[in-house]
Amino acid sequence: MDITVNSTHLNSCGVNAIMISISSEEMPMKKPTIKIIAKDAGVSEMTVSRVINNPELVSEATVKKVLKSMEKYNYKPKMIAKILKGRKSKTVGFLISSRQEFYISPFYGECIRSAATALKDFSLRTLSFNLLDTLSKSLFVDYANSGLLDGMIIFEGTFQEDITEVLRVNNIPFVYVGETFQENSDIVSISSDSYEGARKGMKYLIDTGSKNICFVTGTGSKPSYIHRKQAYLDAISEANLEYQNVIETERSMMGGMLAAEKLIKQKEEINAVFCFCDVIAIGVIKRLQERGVAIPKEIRVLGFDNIPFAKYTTPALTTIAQDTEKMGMIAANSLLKLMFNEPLENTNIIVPTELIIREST
Amino acid sequence: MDITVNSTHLNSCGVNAIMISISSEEMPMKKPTIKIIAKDAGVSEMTVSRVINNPELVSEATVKKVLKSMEKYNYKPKMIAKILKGRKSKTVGFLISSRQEFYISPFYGECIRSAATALKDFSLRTLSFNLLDTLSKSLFVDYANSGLLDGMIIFEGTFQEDITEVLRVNNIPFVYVGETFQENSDIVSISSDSYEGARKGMKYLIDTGSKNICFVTGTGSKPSYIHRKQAYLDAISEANLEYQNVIETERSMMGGMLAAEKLIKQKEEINAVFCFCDVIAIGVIKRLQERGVAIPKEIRVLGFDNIPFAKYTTPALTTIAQDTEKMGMIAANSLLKLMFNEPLENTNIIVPTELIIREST
DNA sequence: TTGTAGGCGTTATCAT
DNA sequence: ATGATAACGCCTACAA
Repeated sequence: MDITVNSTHLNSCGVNAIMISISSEEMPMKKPTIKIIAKDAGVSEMTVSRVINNPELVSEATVKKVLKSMEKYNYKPKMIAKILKGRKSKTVGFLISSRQEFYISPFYGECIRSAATALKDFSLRTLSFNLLDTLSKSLFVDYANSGLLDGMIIFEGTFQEDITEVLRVNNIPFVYVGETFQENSDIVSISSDSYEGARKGMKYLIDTGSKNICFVTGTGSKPSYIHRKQAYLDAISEANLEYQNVIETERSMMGGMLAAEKLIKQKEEINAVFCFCDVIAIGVIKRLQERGVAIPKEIRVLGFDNIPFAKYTTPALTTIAQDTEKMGMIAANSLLKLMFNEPLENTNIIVPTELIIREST
Repeated sequence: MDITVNSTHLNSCGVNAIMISISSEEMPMKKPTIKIIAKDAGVSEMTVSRVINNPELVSEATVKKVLKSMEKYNYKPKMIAKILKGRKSKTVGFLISSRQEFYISPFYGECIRSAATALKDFSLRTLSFNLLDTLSKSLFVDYANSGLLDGMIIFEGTFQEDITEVLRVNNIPFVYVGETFQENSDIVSISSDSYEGARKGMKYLIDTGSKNICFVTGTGSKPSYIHRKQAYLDAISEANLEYQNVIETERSMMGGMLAAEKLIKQKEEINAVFCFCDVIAIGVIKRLQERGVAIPKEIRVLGFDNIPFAKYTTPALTTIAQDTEKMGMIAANSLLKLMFNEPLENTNIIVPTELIIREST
């Protein structure tokens, strides 16, 4: 236990007024600041700051001394003080919206992971905000306004004007993943080639003998919905098929179950079901099977996405794979260019898809 | 467009040197600070601050005036400046670790959601850090050291001494979800009753006729592994069964596939497989089916967790459900007590499980 | 190579 | 009811 005696001034009686402050290990040690370290190492705060940020400007002996003090106090600089002073946070945020059945759609999981990996090479850290939680949005806004975010990757389903406004006001570059913005070329977007992918899937179904094909899609009017539906319609028209049937449902496994109820009523005439996404397809298959429909013997089912679970359904799901890993990487690299003011050749990047034939067709 | 003319000084020729600064709407407006608002509203910065934080201390007229200026400039206070000054962030962090096949284990998704919902009632916002990303850990540490985190919920699989140390140093209360810490009662933990759950599952298998039961578990020595395995062994021993077989594998669908390879070699003698978790069970079922084993006719499969997918496998998975929603709620409420210095009756909370019988057994 | 002064944007404290 | 001042912890700019 140390006792520090601070002699102050003589009082009127000529007696020393003494202040005693006691510091011991039992006392909860206050978090060390740069000031403490500076004092302990016998240098100025600036020198400590230099040791942290530009050690090459400081003599070796001093560096060693300061490092020792930092170690001793287990000193960690406060990031927010740096940021308040105008430094970068070296952080990229992800905006996602979790669906009911998953905290994060299994589809975007891979995309997020590959983007984070690419960003890591530039020492950029990543953070996810879930926009389905209203308060999380307020957190995102606070962070953006505070300089805690150097860049943003916005995932499909989370585009909102007020959000891009916040980003613009704060000069935070962002890219959008999952849908295309052909009309709006200021926005950099990375998306799959929905139309071509869906055409590929439909061609396969038709070429292998299916004539009466249903399309089960989500509700809404995003480009991916429009493009896949158009591909479905075009394929039918070009093949001169007569049957055509679009069913809208919630984009979830449960939504697929519900859609399947409608399909069952006309199961005799249907050969195949093309689903907007694997998650819907999984629900469709399940309910169809529950109602005694053999997949693919009686009805073939085709998905879209190739989520990790797709190969574990029974029968394993035939699907049109989005190259989520590639999309994540491209998203990260595009964002990096934006952040470092490098030119971007293309603001509207379309990634090809691949038909993966498994057992459900 | 405004033009401001600053007359400065007369030069040697007696001619006015003039500086013209142009400000227009096209110029990117600097982000407003409290100082700007104060000036615009004709009050002190403190008054603006009061309007934001304690409007009841300010006269109605002034409030109105200040609000108008804030609106006019679209002013948003910088959170980090408040925090530097010692204010709370009103944020709770989640520590998770994503598995290969899902960005977030589907099991914890529900838990996270219900915790976030409970926290919302106290205006606490939530944020997730993925510890499988090494840089995300550094971000977490920075945030913790900066006062950006008022509390933490640590999910199973992410317990690390250095992390709890960071939290302790910064006086950030935390609770742990997913594993129990019976030996260490300083740590508040919420977990399922693994032993009882596994016993329930084993009893069901045995009561319904299975004699030769395998246990497929993950690698590691966490309490849940130990408890479920012990339950398996105890059940077998108490029922005087002879067959006993524990297979360790990676805790993933792929791990389940691999384990199934070993099971196939002895498929004639096995009646049932009890899996540590649904994710493994899904892989086991898939590979067994691929090898022509009928589930549950030849081999019955029992999972643990009841993840959202469990009811969508074919056959639908019989499993021991963890009440993730309840766990999330309890975790949130326990953390709230810690944060508000309220007494906590129990530091080691065990949540009961429920056997859900579907088709795989 | 090192140190001093001042400020980032906010609020606590004290004064009016 | 409102304002002046200092401080939170760090870094930029300049000076020595």
